[in-house]
Amino acid sequence: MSLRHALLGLLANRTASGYHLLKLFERSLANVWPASQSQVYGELTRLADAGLLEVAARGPRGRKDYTITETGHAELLHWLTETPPALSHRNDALLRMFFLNLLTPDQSLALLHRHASQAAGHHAELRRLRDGDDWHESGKLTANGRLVLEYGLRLTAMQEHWARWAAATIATEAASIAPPAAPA
Amino acid sequence: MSLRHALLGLLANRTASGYHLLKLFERSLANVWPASQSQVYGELTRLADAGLLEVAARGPRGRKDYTITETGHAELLHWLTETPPALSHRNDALLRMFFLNLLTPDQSLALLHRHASQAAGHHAELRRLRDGDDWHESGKLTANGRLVLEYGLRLTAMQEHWARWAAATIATEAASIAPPAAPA
DNA sequence: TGTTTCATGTAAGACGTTACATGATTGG
DNA sequence: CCAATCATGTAACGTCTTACATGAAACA
Repeated sequence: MSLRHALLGLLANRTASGYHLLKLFERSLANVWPASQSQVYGELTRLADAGLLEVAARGPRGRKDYTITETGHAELLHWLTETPPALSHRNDALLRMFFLNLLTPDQSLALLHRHASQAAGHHAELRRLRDGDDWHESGKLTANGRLVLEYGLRLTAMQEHWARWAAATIATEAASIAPPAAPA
Repeated sequence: MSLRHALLGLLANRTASGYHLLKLFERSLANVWPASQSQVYGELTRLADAGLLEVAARGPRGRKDYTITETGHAELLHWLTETPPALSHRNDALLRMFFLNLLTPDQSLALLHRHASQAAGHHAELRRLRDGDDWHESGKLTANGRLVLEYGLRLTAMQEHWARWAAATIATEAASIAPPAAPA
């Protein structure tokens, strides 16, 4: 149930409409906790019904500006400090690695190289984000964002290195079993 | 829809019952693609209905031994080689980091230290697994398992280092704003 | 004989994705 | 006036978790 807490967290820093929150999800939370439009609107309604949020104002196009209530803030802090983070690590790319034995060495190497370059691409993207201009939010949230960004940089670097290492490992194994046409 | 492919992959390497597959999930896939009992049995029925699996034999307690069909094998290879891995990276622990500004520096540091030691614990567990005895499966799958295990080792090491770095960063920032009682 | 392990199935509900549907406001 | 953006809501469907339910075989 972390979506609720993501919403509470964003609203603890600023008042916002569902639409605004949606944009925040796309911009800053996309890589950590993505959420779709229907999910955000639905959850906001539920949070308001539960008294964790309130509609503080109404704007132009039926816009609702939500603010966090005291109850909501208490729930948020409880989540942050008292509950252990659930580690749900479903990893599609890694799952495939379990079944590399079903492929030829060539196919395995292709898979790993693709994985490495995807990680490298993602890494470059994050670096652009870090060095880019989009850092005009209010100070403290940006500091946190920087921490998370650094995590992303380290993760993608690790992934690329690992994929290259795994490819080298497989290449060596394959060579020792089926040596090339013209060995030394 | 990766659960289907996880099951197909396991059954491409060996024939197994739902119960056996469940044990394989607990042992080897737990950290990459966890699946519950009801999920496994349900998906097996669906896969058999779709013609990707067959019940090759029946055992003692109503046991069904599944084997992969040619169609299933084709689907598995297609997934492995043709479809791009979906990167769904919902990360509860990291989500919390976005909201550290809502906590006192002390609370933030506590959170990060907990995160670091959890990562360290997980790392140690994986190392025990690597150096332990449980490697008596048929050769090739173990080779893949080793690759994945190495990924886990690198990931958990990265997580620990990152958490320590983040804690140091926050501690420095906090000190520069509110210096200790007895400064130099 | 009784407990553990093997073995499968179903049902309710939470969570997530995709698509459909509608309309107001702004800006060119 | 037309397009893009702002703004919200709902419906269908798929996936995942938790819990309930049942019984056979092994083993001590």
